[in-house]
Amino acid sequence: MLELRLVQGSLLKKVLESIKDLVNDANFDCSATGFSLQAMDSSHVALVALLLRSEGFEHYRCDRNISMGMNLGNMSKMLKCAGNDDIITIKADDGSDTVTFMFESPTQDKIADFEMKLMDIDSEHLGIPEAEYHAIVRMPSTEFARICKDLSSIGDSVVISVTKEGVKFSTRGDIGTANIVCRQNTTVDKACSCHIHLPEEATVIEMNEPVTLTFALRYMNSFTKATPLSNTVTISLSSDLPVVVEYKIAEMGYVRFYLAPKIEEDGEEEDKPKPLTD
Amino acid sequence: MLELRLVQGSLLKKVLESIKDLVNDANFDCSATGFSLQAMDSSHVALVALLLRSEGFEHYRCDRNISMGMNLGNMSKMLKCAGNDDIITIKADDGSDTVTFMFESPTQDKIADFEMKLMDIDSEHLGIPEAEYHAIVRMPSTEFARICKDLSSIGDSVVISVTKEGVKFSTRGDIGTANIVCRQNTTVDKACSCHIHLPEEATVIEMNEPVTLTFALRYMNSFTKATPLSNTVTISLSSDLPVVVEYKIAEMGYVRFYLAPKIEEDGEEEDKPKPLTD
DNA sequence: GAATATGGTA
DNA sequence: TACCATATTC
Repeated sequence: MLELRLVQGSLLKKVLESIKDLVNDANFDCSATGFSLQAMDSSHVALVALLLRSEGFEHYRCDRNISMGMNLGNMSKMLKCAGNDDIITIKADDGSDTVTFMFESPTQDKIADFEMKLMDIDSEHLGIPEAEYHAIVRMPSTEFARICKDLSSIGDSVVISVTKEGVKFSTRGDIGTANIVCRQNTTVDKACSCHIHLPEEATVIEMNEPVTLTFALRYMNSFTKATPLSNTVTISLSSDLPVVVEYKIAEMGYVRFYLAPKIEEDGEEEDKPKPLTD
Repeated sequence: MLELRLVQGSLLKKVLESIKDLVNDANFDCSATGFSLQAMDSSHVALVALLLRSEGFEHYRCDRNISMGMNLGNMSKMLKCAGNDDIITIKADDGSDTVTFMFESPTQDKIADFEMKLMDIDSEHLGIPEAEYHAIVRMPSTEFARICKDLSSIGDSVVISVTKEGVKFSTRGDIGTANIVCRQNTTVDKACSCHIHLPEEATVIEMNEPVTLTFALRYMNSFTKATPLSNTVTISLSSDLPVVVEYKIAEMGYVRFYLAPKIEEDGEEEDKPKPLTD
């Protein structure tokens, strides 16, 4: 028996909007710890990891560990039927091949239940080691989204370079080149007093050593679908490690996207990024 | 000679937006009583009835009963040229094969007249008997629209069940099933005082006996195009009678949509709904 | 935050 | 042509 009651249902709606374009089908894993998902994107280049900790739910009952295979497109269709203020409850009976989403309007005047068929999905659950990163950039999520969108109108790849001074996003395409530098914000104090820059709106860099890596903008732009989940995004970079783009979900967990860097080809267009798994 | 002056011209614009998708050509009937229309949709499954009473016009002159055949698409094109605050006057000379729409801007700075050719349309004017309905549901029109839209992302038909407790909208499709229950709002008093539920925002059910009927969502979604006309919608149901979905037009009349229920096929997909006329 | 208006897509 | 998604306004 599984019953997870999430008061801020819009979170789940946003989570699905953020990952459904990347992943078609995935197993949601439910345990006493929380509700989580790990899945490769359809082209096996990027990886999504979601965690919603049990503490974030108003009510969390999960009698035994269970893995529920869902088509994220269909799940998203159903969640779109929930109002943004609705309380969402996820229910599944033991051994059932369906999951039920229940939506309660804030006033309780409208109660909806949507039942969806589960699927069998075989997924390799990768253990993702906690790595030490050369550099971690935290910046406003909307700003990162804007940068990825802007750059992708010029080129296909983004070169991200981090130094103590700031982070530089560069691209190159047929029509020209572009470089966007976000300076580490050193004026947080002043910012607060003039009510323009809240700390969340600053770019903050934690750096052990400078790092420069190249990524496919196509995936970066997919990741930024998670922007509504958090005001800030964290980008963790190390040479030869997949980048981690993380959106924290308030009080509950995170959505993390992993993407392998492009190998610097001095030659030309090799459009296939390196898969995360060989 | 016909001359109807409607101060709130946006009403006529909205009326046309609400019916032009359903009906291509129709006769507008003009008499001392008012300006009305009755027409089957192009597939002869649904029926639209419009009434704008003469009292609702600032000036209403209709010397003799007249029936004017119009292409609603073209009429809508012309009405789109009226500003939302414009005063609209409909004019026709006796024996003329054209109608003129005159638009006056609130400031009288801009006066437009659009002349449209009339058409000959033979239409059977059905007498619609005033029936006693098993159940009449009144609910916020936006909520009804939302429900029809949500359900149509899951299935093609909606089963509407009314009991004293509330009204249930259900559907079933390839990806699963959905049930949305709107409880009759019994707490209108409390609601008013806490400023959340205005009476208009409550679901109210008048029921003589429980009723369960099935309808094609495609038509229901067409009907909800009339949502901008009224904050509330009234759904009148009886077994084996067409449902009536009514949007009242303030001070003037209504737009009503009639749709025959689907016959419960225990077998499979019979996509053709029963026509209202045989 | 909600509703509406507009533009793009299917 | 109709629907959806976004952008803008209240």
